[in-house]
Formats: sequence, structure tokens, C-alpha cells
Amino acid sequence: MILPASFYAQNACVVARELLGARLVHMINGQRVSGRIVETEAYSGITDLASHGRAGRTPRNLPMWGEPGRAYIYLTYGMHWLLNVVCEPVETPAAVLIRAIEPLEGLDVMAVNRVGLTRRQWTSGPARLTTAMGIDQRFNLADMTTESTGIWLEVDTPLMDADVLSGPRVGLGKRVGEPWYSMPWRWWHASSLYVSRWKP
DNA sequence: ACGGAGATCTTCT
DNA sequence: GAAGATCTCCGTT
Repeated sequence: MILPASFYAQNACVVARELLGARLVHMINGQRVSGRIVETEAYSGITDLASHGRAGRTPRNLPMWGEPGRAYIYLTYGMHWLLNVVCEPVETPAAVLIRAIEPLEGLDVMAVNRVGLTRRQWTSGPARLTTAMGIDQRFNLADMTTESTGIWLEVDTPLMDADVLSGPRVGLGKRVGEPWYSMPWRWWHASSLYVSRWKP
């Protein structure tokens, strides 16, 4: 079952938690390339100082104010595309960043897109997974609640709370005491080998 | 295992 | 003009 817009209309933290275990699918030339989501982060509201939505509406963050269930894709560090799903009602800036997936289908495609790297390196990071799955700015604003766009999220393996951990978000000023650091808005599958910043 | 730096360019101050 | 929701390579330990 493809996740509907009503699902994404919920609070971004709820969506981030519930997306763990869902499957991200990209149809490439009739072939399913997919993976199970094992790590997410929530960004919500103009009071979230870590979010692109903090400074009001800008050309880049416009998708965050739009329809829930759309893709928000942007370039970071001049070379990496990051995939978010827009959440909460229209006019509320919120999104969930997909940070890591476990490869499931189209492994041959991923191997080509991530040549020279180990399987664990294919998709264990927000920019790694977009590269592996062939997702870039072409899909910004794409509707992820229908197969017609070629990219969507579907129900796969819902996780129990016992299998889920949460903590501070990654990659923002790492100083303890900053307001965004105190918010544990990153969720991950505790036992997955494909979580970013994985430590043995 | 860990840390530092370079890559590369858009966005906002 | 500086920083950025990152990744990889190369150095040292």
C-alpha cells in the first residue's frame, strides 16, 4: 500500500518515527529500485532553528510550505542531493529527511551508481542513498503518494518501539545546549547495519 | 580507529 | 562573503 497524503499531514515527528520500516521505491525503466527506511529526521515549524523553514518562505524551501506527501529535494555542500518528504498541512513548513535505507530491490542498479564501495556504503547516509537510487532535483516537488511520478513510499515492515532509538539530529552545530541539539528528532532502526554514522 | 581537509556551488546575510 | 540537514580520501596512532 502506498502511503497517502493523510499520513504525511501529521506532525513531522510522528511521520519520521512511523516512516521507519517503510519502503522507498524508484521505478527506473520499468525496474523497481527500493530500500527499507532505517533512519529519519524531522524538521518542523518556523521555531525549529535547524530547519530551512526557520527564516520564512524562500525560493529553495518553498516545497516545505506545500502539499504533504511531496518531495523536497535540495543540494547541499555543492554536490549532494538530499531527499525529504513534506509533512503537516499546507502553509506549515515541515519535512522529514530520509537519512538511510536498507537496499532491497534493484541491487544491480545501486552497485553501478555506487561502484567501488561496499554494500553498506551504498545507502547509509542521506546523500549516499539518493546517489544509489538515482534520485536528484528532477524529483523536487514530485507527488510521492502515487506511482505516476515514479517515486513513492509504501508500507513494508512497521517497527516496534523496542527496535527504535532516537537522538539529536546530525550535521547541525554539534554544540550541546543549542536548542536544536536538545530535540531528539532523529530516529533509527537500532539493529540495522545501514544506519549512517554506524559504529561497530 | 580517529581526525582533518578538500570537493564544489547554491543560498541567504 | 560565509556557511551548509555530506562524503571520501589521506594522514597519523
